[in-house]
Order: sequence, then structure tokens, then C-alpha cells
Amino acid sequence: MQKGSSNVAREMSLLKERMQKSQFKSTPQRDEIAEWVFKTHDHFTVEDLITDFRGKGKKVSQATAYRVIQMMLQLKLIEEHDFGKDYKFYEHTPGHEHHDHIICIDCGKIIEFSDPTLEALKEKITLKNGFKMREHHLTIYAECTRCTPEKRSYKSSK
Amino acid sequence: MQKGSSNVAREMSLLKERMQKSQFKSTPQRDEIAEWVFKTHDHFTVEDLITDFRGKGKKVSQATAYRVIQMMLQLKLIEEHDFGKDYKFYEHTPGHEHHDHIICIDCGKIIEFSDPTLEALKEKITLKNGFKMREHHLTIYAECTRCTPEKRSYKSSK
DNA sequence: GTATGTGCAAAACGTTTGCAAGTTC
DNA sequence: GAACTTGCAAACGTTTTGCACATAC
Repeated sequence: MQKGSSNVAREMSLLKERMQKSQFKSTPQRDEIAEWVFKTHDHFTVEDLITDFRGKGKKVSQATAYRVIQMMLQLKLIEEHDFGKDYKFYEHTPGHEHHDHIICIDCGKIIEFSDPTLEALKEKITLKNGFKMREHHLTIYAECTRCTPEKRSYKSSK
Repeated sequence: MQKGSSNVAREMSLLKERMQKSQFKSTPQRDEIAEWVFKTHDHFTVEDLITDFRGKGKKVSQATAYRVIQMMLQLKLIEEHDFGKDYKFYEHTPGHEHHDHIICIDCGKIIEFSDPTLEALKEKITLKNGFKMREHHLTIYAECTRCTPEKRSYKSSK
């Protein structure tokens, strides 16, 4: 899942570049949080971020964490997802082209997928309805084979 | 959009039936709220419901409103949607088969659509990934022609 | 030096809950 | 009358904000 740490350096440059363009100042807190975000290749919550920092003895203020996430969202370096929970999920976008999600309703596992036919169809439907597509989120809630293999064969244990 | 008031009667019977099956007692509050929900053919929030009741001089307690919505959700008479706002949207399901949504990012207008090819493709992709599909929500954020017609022609006013 | 960012604790937001009183079956 | 429902106000959990202090450029 990790794609080599050189990517993080590249993504940090991208961050600096976009921050300058939007007149955001560079600070140690922003750098540290952004680095964590770029190193994290799973979907995470702000709570996850804070917990991980504190577990490693690093200080983060909740306010700053939320503010840096908002900034990165604005700089289009992360994407926000609503997976039906009370809190929001995030994932960084550099190196992660658009994709949709399948979430296991039993174990919560999140799988990403990307299908060109599906994308083309979304676009076509949107146009047909007189709209110009900007963003789109497809989330499929499903049962994964590993979670409930017995449910898929001819005899259930239930 | 309204499909004749006889539908509401039919839907109220369905409610009563499912309430009995699940041992929910019938109360005037539940009836009134459910009736409002069945009469409302748009996507609504609990806030909408309460505001509308109060505007008509009817009393509703917030707690009861939220509790009845939870009950109807459990009885599968309404569906919950997360459209990226802080609050949740609902719509009743009887007479509204599965569909996806296009939301205008400018005016907030919500359009429903249903496409069999799309549905088949979702199912196929889910299976290919080793999952069994349960629920799926596709929301497309877009610009509608009425909102920004000038953006669609060769010269923008901006 | 001015504009911007930080951290704290408090507020804000939609939503949920504990509890005493009232209703349903 | 036992079990459930209501309504109030208070609690909730996540996210945002006011403010005084600190930092970046």
C-alpha cells in the first residue's frame, strides 16, 4: 500500500507550492500534519490523526488538526467522505485517482475500485439530465466473502 | 409530484402493519408525523418537518420527531441520505423505487434518476470484488443548466 | 511590523437520552 | 396495570470559533 517515501517528498512540495499560491504560511504544525496525511494510505478521521500523534508523544491541538484538514481540503490535496458515520473520513488525493468505495457492512473494511465504463456512464447520465458533472461519490455497502463466507455457500451456519 | 392522496392512506396502512409486527404502539404523534412524511415527496430534514408543523400551529417535540424518524427508518419506510451537509436528509420509500441523485452545487436542487445499465454495472463490479451488494448510494454533484446557463455557452459573463 | 497561525476552553451544531408524567393495549 | 411513549431539558460527539499569545514573512 505504501508506494515509497519519495512520494511524500513530492507531495510535500505540492503542498508548499499550493500554500504559497493561496497565501498560507508554512508552519511546523502544518508540515507535520500534512506529512502524516501523505504517509497515510488508508481512509482516516481527524480523531485517528490526533490519536496517532498523541500515541507517539507528539503534540497536536485539536483545533489545529481540524484547521489543517480544512486547508488541505481547500488546496484539493485531500478528499472528504461521508460513510454514514457521525464523523468524516479523509484520504489524500495525490497518487490516488478518482475511485469509488465498497464498504463491508460487517467488518467495516473499505475497498477502492475504479471502473472506466462506470465513469463514462455517470457522465452520460449527468449530461442527459442537463447537468455538468463536478464531483460524484458512489458508495456500495456490501458483505465481503472473508467476513461471511458461509453465507455465500449452499448451507448457512445460522 | 403528488401522486394522489389515496397513496397516503395505503402507506399509513403499511405503517400500522409494520408497527404492529414490531410491537410499536400507535399514537397520535406517530400518525401525524408519518402522514407528513408520506405526503412529502421531496427530500426533507427533521428540521424541515418540525418547522413545517410549527408554522401550521401544530405541536411537535423535537425528541419525538427524531424518534419517529428512527422508527420509520427501522421499519424501512424511509431512507436516509447524506448529501454532504451537517444534517441528514430523508425520503419515504413506498412508491419511490431505488434511485440515485444529482445535486446542483449552485442552487441545491436535487434530481432523482434511475438507470438499469448503471444498476447492473454496480452489481457486476461488486461481485467481481468478492462482495454481495446490500445498499448503494451514488450522488453526483453538478451544475444545472438553469442555474448557470451562461457557463455552458461560448462566452461567460464572469 | 503586520498579517497569519496556534492553543485553549467554550460554543456550536444536529441528534440522542434520562427521567417523570402520560398513554396505549 | 405493565409496557411503552412523550416532552422537557440536559447530554452528546464532532467540529468550529473567540480570543490572547506566538510565529512567519
